[in-house]
Amino acid sequence: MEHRLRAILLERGRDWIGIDINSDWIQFQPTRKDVRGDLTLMVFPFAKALQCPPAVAATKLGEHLQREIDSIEDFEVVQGFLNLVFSPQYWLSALDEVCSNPHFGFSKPNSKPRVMVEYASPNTNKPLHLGHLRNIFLGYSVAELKKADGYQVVKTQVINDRGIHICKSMLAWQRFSPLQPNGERETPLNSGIKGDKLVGKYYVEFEKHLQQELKEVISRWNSGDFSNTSSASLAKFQELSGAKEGKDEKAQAAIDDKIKELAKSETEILRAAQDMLVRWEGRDPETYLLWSTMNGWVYQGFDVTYQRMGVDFDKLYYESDTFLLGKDQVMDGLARGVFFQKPDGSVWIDLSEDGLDEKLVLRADGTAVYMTQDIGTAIERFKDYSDLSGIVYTVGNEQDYHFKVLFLILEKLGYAWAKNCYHLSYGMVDLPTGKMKSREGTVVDADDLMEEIVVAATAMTQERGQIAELSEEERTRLYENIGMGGLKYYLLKVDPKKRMMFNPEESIDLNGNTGPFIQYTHARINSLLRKAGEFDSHEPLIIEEEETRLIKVLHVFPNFISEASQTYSPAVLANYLYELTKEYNSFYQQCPILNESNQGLKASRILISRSVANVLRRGLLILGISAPERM
RNA sequence: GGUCGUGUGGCCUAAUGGAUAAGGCAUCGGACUUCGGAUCCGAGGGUUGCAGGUUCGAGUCCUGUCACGAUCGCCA
Repeated sequence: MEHRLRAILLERGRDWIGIDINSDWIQFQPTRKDVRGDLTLMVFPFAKALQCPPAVAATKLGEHLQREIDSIEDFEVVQGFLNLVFSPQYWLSALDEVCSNPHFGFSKPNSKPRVMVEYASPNTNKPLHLGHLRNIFLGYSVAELKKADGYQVVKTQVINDRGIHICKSMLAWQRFSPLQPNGERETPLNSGIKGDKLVGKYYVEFEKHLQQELKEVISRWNSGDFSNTSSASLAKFQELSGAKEGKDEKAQAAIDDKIKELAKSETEILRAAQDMLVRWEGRDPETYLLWSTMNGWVYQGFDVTYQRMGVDFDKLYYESDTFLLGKDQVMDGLARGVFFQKPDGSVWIDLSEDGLDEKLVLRADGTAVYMTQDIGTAIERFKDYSDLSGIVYTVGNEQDYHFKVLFLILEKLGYAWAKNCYHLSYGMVDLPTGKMKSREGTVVDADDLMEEIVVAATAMTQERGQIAELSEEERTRLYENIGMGGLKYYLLKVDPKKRMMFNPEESIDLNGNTGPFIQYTHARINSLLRKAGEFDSHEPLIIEEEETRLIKVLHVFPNFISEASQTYSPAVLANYLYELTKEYNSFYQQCPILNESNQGLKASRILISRSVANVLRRGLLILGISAPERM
């Protein structure tokens, strides 16, 4: 309708008001609920151009539009706003459009280019936590949004499976895991511990031992014992402790931290881990076997978590495969003058013209840094998928700078697709008790949280749900759907880029703006539709004001899908679904549906109910939330 | 210090530069002998951090300022 109005205004403008209409002037918005009308045209720009009061311009435009377009039944002018009133016929045809198309709101599948969505970049020595949940639900949902919007989507995950941190877990496991009578060490199988948790446990174990040894080294140094200390460290220590003289407490503490860093390099356990990394990079068979075995445990653990989360991936990338990529690109870029080399051999890019600093892209010893790898991986992906048009990276906002630089570098290397790469940056999830810190044990574990929330949903559903007809298995699935629905909705309803507070009590709450609230409404409509059976009226449909209000909300579903997709924001969709739910509940409360005696009205109310249920179900699915038929 | 992000009732969240800033939680008061009360209706609660500017019109854009956070590694 807006398109049509716009076209007519542009075409007939000169005839109607004497001057050509600039398309920028034409701004529509839905009419406020408290005034009469369906669509509002802002007339301030017209009034300005015509040098007349807004109301005069509005009246003139309104009269012409009403004469020209049948669907416009009436119009009202309030200040600078022209409120157009559409005819019932218009809304009836809108209703028909909504319910006759099972894919209403979605674009034609695969009608748009292929995009890759990366989410979840887990570390193999840390179990997934609350932060990952936001990341993964967000990425999954954006992928689904893009699909609904007609894109072809590849969901991918990068696994950080190499580096010194992995060696720490491996080493600690070798040294500290209890030896079984049969000579085995602790495994997920013989201990019953989930694989990722087991490996994570040894990572923590390593840190404990490291801290212990650190204390010993420092106290030795303080007592003047420098055996087993390199001369470089000794000199540095003497310099640092000398610098403490006469400083205030804060400065002394800062120096103590530096001493701690220094002492780390003198611990046996960290050296052993570093040795192990060297052996791994040299493909030492024993180390490699241990590495792949322990990573295997982690993946099995992750799979369990991902399954419960209800997410999946089309393609996996492992850093152990990709960490060498990118060097060729850097050398190539160096030859082409995109990068420059410092005397020590390290390679940099100068981004000062773009308001950024110089950034290292290759170490002096020729090894890759994070950036090198990301350059290589991006290019590799476009080779893997020849029709790929862009990549969405779901990564926390602490890496805003990194991605800004990455995209800039790719652009300077001459890749046109760089402008289609998007960093889906999201804010940190805080706890009421403060920041999550793994060292202080204040991390909320993903598995624990999901379990807790499903338990809460179970209790609530057993108390209030209508589940008598469900089998035990169906009930279990239902509790899961409600709990996970609540959790996902809670994390997705806020603007991704906003930092958010995770309030455990609130997240379990099922009233107000929550997932279960929407699920409940959906289930209730389904109950209604079951009772309606195959009701089929031959009377013409009738709609009144209450119906029209709902049709209006239903009718804009496509706009929200497209806006949410373009802004990479599931929150936009979540808020729309909530709005629709509230509107329907209000309608439900005040209008009889099955008990309505007027057959035409009854028929339209049933149709509307069915359409609302459909939109809710398909919308929730994009958020990764399933909509139960009963609950 | 530089750069980026965020400041909206007690708490949390919303608002393509448009009308009287919209909801949720919490608080208080109401509504089924009718389709599922995990519902609905109502009340109180705000000069959108602060100060300027642009505009017919600013929570939104610009400048300054304050607060909080992130980032500024040959870590990933």
